[in-house]
Amino acid sequence: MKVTALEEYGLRCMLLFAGNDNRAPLTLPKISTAEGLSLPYAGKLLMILKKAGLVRAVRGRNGGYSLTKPAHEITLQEILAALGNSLHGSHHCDRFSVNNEDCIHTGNCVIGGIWSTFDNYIQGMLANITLADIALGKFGLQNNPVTKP
Amino acid sequence: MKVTALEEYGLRCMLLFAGNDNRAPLTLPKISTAEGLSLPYAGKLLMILKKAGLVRAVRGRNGGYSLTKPAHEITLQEILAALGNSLHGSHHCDRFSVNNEDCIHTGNCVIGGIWSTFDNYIQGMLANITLADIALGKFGLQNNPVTKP
DNA sequence: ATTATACTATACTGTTTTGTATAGTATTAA
DNA sequence: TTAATACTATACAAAACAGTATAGTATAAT
Repeated sequence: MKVTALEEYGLRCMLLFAGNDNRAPLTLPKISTAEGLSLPYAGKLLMILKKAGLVRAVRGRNGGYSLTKPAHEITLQEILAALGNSLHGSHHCDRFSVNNEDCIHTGNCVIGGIWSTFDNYIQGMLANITLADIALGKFGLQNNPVTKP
Repeated sequence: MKVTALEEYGLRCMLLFAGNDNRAPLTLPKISTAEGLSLPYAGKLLMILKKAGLVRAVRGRNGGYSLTKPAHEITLQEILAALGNSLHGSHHCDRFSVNNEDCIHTGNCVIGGIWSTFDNYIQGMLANITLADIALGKFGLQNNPVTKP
């Protein structure tokens, strides 16, 4: 299981905004130096976040990027969904068919069940953590709630 | 967030064993046709599982692979740990330093906190699901146990 | 109007991941 | 002992991902 680069750096950029609430928009040069990213790469990230509706861009002098809603209304789920695919989606069987047209496990696939359960579990957690929570370090977890029916 | 190919196909192979408890060892040709994998690729997967101690190999005629312990004693956590890295480990900061020597967020990195919490959360879930559970579809989850201290 | 500043788009390169090809080595039934 | 069967190892090719380079377009202060 891997965190992709877009998810990592995209989340870092979002956190930059969380610490910048209600101030002047952040420019691409500022973002790129703050996060150690090249300017075009920062541009690519912010473009993704913009297309997802998490960020708004103002062009020209005195322009820059800012959040479209307050940090405490943005969930980690929204952010990660914008930056990459979920662990188990409709594309899953296409990815893992080893160059065949169809996955070999048509019909009752037990693998799909476990990933899907796993993914729901994770999404539930992500939906309950906001960008503001992360910026303030205000999140935690209880013990393993796995049940065996 | 992505499931890697090794994780997906490796888990599929392990499930093949779970449905084969106490019978003759599974040969590489059988595994490769059952899962639609090329023979050398199946070999690579089983080699990884063998090095992790999850599977034992017997060479020569009548040989093949079998589990080193019963399916109900093997957790999903062990299996995925053998097949890939965890979501947040010691290598995390190295991966995301954008070709610089050090990550730009030295010291109090709030990103590390969220991934680490997230990873612990996931590991806890994985440790409570066994290969036998998966094979029988016997697993589930409760509602989101996120706390905000 | 001009110019500096800022966002936008596309093409390109290197690295990692995926998966294959090929050539071995070991064991056992006959 | 021979041959069939099975595991093991290394090198290679293709695709996806990560990150850079370059060339624009838009806005507003002067």
